[in-house]
Amino acid sequence: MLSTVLDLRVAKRFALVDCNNFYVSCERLFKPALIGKPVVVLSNNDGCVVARSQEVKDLGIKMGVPVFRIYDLIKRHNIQVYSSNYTLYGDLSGRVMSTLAQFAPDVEIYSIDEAFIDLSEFRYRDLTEYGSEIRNRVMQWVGIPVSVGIAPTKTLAKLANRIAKKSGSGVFDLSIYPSIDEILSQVNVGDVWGIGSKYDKWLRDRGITTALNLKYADESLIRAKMGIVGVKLQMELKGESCLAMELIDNPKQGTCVSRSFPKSINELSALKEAIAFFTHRAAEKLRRQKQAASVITIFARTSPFRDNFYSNSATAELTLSSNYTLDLSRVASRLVESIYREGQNFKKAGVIMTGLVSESQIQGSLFDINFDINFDINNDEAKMRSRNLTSVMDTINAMYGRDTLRFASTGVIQVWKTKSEQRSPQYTTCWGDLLEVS
DNA sequence: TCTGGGGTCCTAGGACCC
DNA sequence: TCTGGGGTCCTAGGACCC
Repeated sequence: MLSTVLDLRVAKRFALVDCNNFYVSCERLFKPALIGKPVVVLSNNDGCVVARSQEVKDLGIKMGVPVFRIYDLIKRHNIQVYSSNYTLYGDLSGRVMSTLAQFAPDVEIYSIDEAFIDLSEFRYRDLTEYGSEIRNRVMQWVGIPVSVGIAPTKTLAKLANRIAKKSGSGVFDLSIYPSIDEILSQVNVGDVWGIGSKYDKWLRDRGITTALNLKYADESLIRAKMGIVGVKLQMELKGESCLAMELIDNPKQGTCVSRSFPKSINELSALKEAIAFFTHRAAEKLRRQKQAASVITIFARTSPFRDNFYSNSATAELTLSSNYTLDLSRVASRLVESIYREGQNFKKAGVIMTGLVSESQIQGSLFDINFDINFDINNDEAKMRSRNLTSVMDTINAMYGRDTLRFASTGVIQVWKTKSEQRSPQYTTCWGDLLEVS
């Protein structure tokens, strides 16, 4: 019994499976001519680089650089440029994840291109070999290259994955490596999972420059600055697992829809249209997640890269939680005037829905209408109509494509609409974009 | 000229209550 | 008016992630 308890405590094994250059790999899958060529994928709005092929990384182009700064490099090296195509990436991600699910019962989908797998029960096997099997099968079934890092904690599995990416085999098991400290001494502290730019600077200023330094740094110092998160991080580096697998698909705490505008907006009417559109999208998301919101926040700001930065937000609470576009827009549009300032060049805006509840828990739902003592026929009929209209719109939009039907308040000219000039077709999810084989 | 979007968690401090 | 400790809840802000 005691040994079982000890086993549970010490003998964890986590694998972190990470897709290599995921968005680029997705583009290459349907355009093999891109293999071996330098490729980048841009953010929404075609603003920044969010994915790079190895060839591009080798050119020294950093993650997140604004594309206008590398125009000359793009030309000189004939870099292939793509707008991001999240529909395609989301679909391929799903295929990767369901392939992983065949290797262990517990898979935590951490992001669109990463998953943790609990391999503790396989710890007496050769996990390097098991990792290779995972890698090969994902490649064979989905066509996406992945790397596998294995270690006794999630934080170390992240590091193991970085090493796996650099190694030829694409798999690295840190738990059998003779000297973990030797590896940690070669990792910059800022490359540790959980250390961002602010903590990186703070730690460096105190002589803590490597993962090894952090592992053995004074706990009270770390706790004072980083709180419990920092202490757990140190323990994870020491091989003691503090971050468990998160398997339950937790309902979202909030849902946000925001965009930067290709050209700044200064008219109230345009800002209203943009907010109406974001609210429309957010309501769609909520309905898809089977959730409803009770609090709406809207925000707008000017460019943080210009002088006289202006940013404002406003929040309102709904009397009843809702996920219907009309209910939510009414509240959102009322808020716009309170954050608008004449003469400001708004560069970004958005809506945030919080206070989310499950759709089934909405109080005073449709079914209560008949039992409501204060039954107000006009009001409730209007609500009914709004609800019926929404579900008809959802159905039609699902059949004929997004925004076939939308509310006029979301704008006709849509000056705020984002750019996406180099988007690849939706090969896997749209009949019209299916690849033809001749 | 041109700089992403969508999330999470933790903490400190204030409001409020008994 | 002065005088208290202790608890909860909420919010804003700061950090992080991909």
